Amino acid sequence: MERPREIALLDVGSLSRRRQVEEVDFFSERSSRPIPVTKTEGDGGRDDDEPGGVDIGLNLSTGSLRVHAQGGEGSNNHNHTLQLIDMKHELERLNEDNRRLRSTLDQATKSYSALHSHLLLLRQQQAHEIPEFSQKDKNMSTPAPALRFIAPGRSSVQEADERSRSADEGDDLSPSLSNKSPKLVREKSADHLSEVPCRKARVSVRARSDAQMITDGCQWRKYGQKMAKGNPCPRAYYRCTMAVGCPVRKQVQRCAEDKTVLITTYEGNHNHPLPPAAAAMASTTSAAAAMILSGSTTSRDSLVAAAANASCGSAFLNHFPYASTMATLSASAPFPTITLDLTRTPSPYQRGTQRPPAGPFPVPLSVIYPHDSRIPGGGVQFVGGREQTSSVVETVSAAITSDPNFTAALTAAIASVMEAQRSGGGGEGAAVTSGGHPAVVVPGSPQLPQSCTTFSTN
DNA sequence: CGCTTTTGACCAGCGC
DNA sequence: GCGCTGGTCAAAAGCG
Repeated sequence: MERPREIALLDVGSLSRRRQVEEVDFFSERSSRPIPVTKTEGDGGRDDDEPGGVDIGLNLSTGSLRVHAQGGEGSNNHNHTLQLIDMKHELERLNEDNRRLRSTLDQATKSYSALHSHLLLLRQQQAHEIPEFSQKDKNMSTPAPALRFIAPGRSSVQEADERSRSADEGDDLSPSLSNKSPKLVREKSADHLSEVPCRKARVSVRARSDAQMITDGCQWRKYGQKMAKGNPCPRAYYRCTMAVGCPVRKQVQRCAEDKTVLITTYEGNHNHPLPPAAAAMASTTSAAAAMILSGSTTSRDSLVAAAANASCGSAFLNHFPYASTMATLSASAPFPTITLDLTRTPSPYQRGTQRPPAGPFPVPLSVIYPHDSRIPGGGVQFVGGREQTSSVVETVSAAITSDPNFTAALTAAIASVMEAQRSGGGGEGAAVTSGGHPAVVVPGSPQLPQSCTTFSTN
């Protein structure tokens, strides 16, 4: 059976269990048979003959153990004693390794808890602040739905609440305007734009994909296609068709430098309920746009300063150790654009001695301010803060649940982090499934069941 | 037949 | 004012 494109997701809890199993194997068997590194408790059902079917890359230093465990009948007591001592040392080393992993897990869990509670707090605050918003601000401030992927236990009351809220927010756009002619709609939106310069933000997602466009859970209708300057690939324009008068649009274009990279740019907020995957992506664009716009109400400099401050003051940037200087600056775009780059397989920590800090996702995140040479790095700033972290988590959640191509990109990134963490402790070996995809170890956070989950990529 | 996609035309913004 | 470019419209064509 060919299963070439599967990515195994394991949690650290089962990882620890696996290590315990290995230790038991070692003491109980005492045979010359190599210790089954890739055999996993709960691995039943997988008929993998190929090595590393679910290998998460936790290669233990078992070679020496095998040698010592091969004591034949002719071994004397002295050798046995030496072997036992060596084994004891090895066991201590493994236990230390285990403790380190547990500590990492604890750190990740704490980080998750803090983020989740902060998100809930923010949602509460937003719920109170919504009536105070002006009409135009309201248009850009969709409250972020709960992390559906992360918090599967959320109540239906919450969900209904969110739906009614998101429907209410579209009131100023859809029912009133949808009865008018398209021309009027256009004029109205144009007026709106001219009235509030720089009040429109975009969220761009870069991901490797062979598909024509990424599946983000929404229904889109193509309404135009243009050749953009400096790019041989045409740019396609889509609008959301899940509800009449939904203002959300997106542009899809392949990267000129790397045609495997698909650049999807979202604009606007949905005025209708969304399926979970789409809601996650939509809330990301809303949150990102709101973040940018809230900063731009004063000045770009202050936003940049705030962003830089947030980056330094929190562990956020530590969570994004591969934040790159990537920026395809759109010189003609009058809007600030926040870019999520899911295409980059991080390199600085991957093979080096430097270990990346523990964190949820290594997604480079940047905000692009066109026409602003005052900003170092060509107008690119990395944005930090827990709010943004939750947005990224939502984006990644959406990607995982909706588009397998996203999964591949994300998988590579997460796998490298885990590999780097392991290599920091002396471990070595890539975690690659039979299909050549890296296996991803997701910290045993509350969002995932303590079991092995497999996502398929196409 | 209704919906979607294609594609040329149109419009607005911007720089020269 | 003119040309360039990005964005959108809308008629025609395609499709199930």
